[in-house]
Amino acid sequence: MPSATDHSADAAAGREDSAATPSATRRSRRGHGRTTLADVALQAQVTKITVSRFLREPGKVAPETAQRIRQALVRTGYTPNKQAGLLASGRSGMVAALVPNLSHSIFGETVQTLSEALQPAGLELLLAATGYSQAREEEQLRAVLAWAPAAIVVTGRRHTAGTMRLLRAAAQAGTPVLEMWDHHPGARAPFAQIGFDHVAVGQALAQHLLAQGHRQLAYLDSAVAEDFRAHERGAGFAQAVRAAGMGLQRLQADPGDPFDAGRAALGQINRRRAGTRSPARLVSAVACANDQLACGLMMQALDLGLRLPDELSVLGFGDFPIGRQLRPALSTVQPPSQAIGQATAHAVLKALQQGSAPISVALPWKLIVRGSCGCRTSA
Amino acid sequence: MPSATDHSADAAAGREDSAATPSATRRSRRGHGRTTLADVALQAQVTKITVSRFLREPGKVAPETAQRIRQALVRTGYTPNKQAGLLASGRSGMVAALVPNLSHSIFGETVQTLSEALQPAGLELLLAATGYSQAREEEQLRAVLAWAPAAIVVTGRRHTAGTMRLLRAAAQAGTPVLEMWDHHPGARAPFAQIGFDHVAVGQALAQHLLAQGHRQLAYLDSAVAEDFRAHERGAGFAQAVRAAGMGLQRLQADPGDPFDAGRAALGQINRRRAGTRSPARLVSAVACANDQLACGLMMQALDLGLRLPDELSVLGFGDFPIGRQLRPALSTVQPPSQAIGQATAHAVLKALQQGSAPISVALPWKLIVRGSCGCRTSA
DNA sequence: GAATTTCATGTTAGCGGTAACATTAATCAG
DNA sequence: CTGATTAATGTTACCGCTAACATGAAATTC
Repeated sequence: MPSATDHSADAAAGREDSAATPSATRRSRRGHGRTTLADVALQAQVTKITVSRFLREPGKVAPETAQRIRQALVRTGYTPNKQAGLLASGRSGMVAALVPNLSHSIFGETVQTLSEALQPAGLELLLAATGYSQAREEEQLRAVLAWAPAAIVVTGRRHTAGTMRLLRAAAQAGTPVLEMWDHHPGARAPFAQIGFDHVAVGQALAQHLLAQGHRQLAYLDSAVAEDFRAHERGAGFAQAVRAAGMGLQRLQADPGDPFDAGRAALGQINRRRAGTRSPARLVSAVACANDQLACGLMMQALDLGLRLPDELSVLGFGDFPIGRQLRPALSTVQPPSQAIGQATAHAVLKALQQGSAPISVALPWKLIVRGSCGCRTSA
Repeated sequence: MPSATDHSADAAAGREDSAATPSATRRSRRGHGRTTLADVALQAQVTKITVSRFLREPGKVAPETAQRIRQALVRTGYTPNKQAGLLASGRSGMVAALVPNLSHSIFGETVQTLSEALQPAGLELLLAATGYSQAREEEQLRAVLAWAPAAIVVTGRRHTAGTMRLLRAAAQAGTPVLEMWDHHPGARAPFAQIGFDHVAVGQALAQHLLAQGHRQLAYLDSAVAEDFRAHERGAGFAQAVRAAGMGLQRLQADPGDPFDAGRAALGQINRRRAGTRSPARLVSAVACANDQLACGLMMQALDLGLRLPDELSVLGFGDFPIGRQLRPALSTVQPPSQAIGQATAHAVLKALQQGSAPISVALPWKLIVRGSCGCRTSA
């Protein structure tokens, strides 16, 4: 046991000028044995602040001193304590991010990119999953605020009143608040928005299908009640279909495995005639809230012997890897998952440097046309 | 602007007995405007410690005082500062977890479960992705140690020497260190292990196939060089096959999209004869390092018109949702992803309560036999 | 060569909380 | 009614680190 745990409170071993030490009568009740700056300082025969300086601005200490400190650091195996450092400096070192979930979802990529882009700036990502629940989001936000995050990133722009209150208070106190994955062009937003317009995506999907001659369309919505972005895409889709005077069937996925839900949904399509007033035509194209639903639906269709896309066109959302593997391959929307993470990190850093006004960034998504949708051929 | 930002440094408004305040001459250079315990205390006409006590042990303050404090908390909109609290109490409030990655992987579920199981205990999860790189793992560990985590969770048991040194130092300093997703039965491990034996999984896969009469087998390994667990499964598989005197072909997936890699791998199988000395038989069964490879391989096989499982049996690993959707459905191994998260959380809490010796938990995995593998029928 | 600036390091006072002990009033045993 | 508990709150001294200011020596200026 060399000097690693040599945590001698004050005793200025090796130095004589210890006027400041109140000597003896000290209750050494706290401290957990980890080496601290004081230990390093003792070894290097300087004071704490010099070591602290060396760590933050190495150029500001004399070369010989630096050398001694460097040795002392190695010998003691010092690990800084961010908790203490950040408390003292008033900074925070953390960015809080609230996302619906991580496993098997598009958010994983965004989070990973965000985390990686934040790290060079010395910012850690404090992650919390809301499970697509606004109530849980508020809870998690409360918990996360206790870390005094340097910035707060939430997913989407629909929150409970309590969440909004907290966010607004944070923003007023100077903490940047960013909403990602969504971008509402109209209303001037209270916070920065980094994402894209999901209504527009829905419209684009509908328009693509309408242009191909489809006249009876369906939207298969997510089973998750609070997946607002999926609902918005559905709303955009419906609007465009109605504007074109075509028939629309709106479907709701079953809860549970979305692949299974997609399979199950096929049974709903075509069975019911869509649009009461329109002639009794069958749905020839479905847009789905996500690729998993779309894949499930396609696989069921293929299993039943339907010819795709002739008898049914399918569109997804998310550009999950599996979509490319189906035959025909799934046409889908590629959201800027990574770009969102990147842009959010950028916006966070910018906002922290110069308290700029909420920046809004609309990022481009892409409609990827593969084999699963095509011109209507069947009546 | 009511009292939320009413951050009057000391001025004992409403009280006269302020003997402790050094009055005036105070440089209010620091502080970031957030309300602190002192603000609440002032409002409630008590001292900081009483408020602090109320927050931690509400039973220990008098009912009327509690009432006043409660009001003051609401009025000021107080949010505690964990940084400060934890520093003062010497606890940490964080558990660090290092995982290979999050997006589209089995670790997402483990992480989510772990996080949820830790929260009731007031522990936040500090997450870092290593990207399946040992070097990066060491970096991330260093960064994460600066938060003085209450416990450290790493994935797997293969680490760089530097990582091991850091982990051992942490363990010696009393910080529980846990390795998850792996469990090596033989050697007594330096740290707690919570997972399962991947070699055994490989053996079981081989044995299952051998029992079905397959005599030429292949293992399609992951393209990720540092996915040690996949390699171990391969080693177990190989061992069992050789022990049975049957032929083995070992394949390496191409880097990039694992579905594509799986498709590409099919071309390698059957083309080469496996095992130089064995009679020139063709491979009739493949075990894959993960479900994605397996699905890719299966889809390619189906596209080429092979009859599965008659002409080729396929096994995966991971039990990804997509596997159930293929026809035939993919036989695979269901790893205890969530159980690992749960058990790890449990072990962390237990170790924190009573500094118990490293607990090792071997969790059960399950071979899920679906349609993609069957008795050998072709020569 | 005295005054000024720069450089390197030190001193003091916190950041916002909490542990440990101290104090005071109220309750209790005998 | 007195001494011993108990209950409720307060005081002091930190946790480990850094901001701001202070100091003293060397380098620079005029």
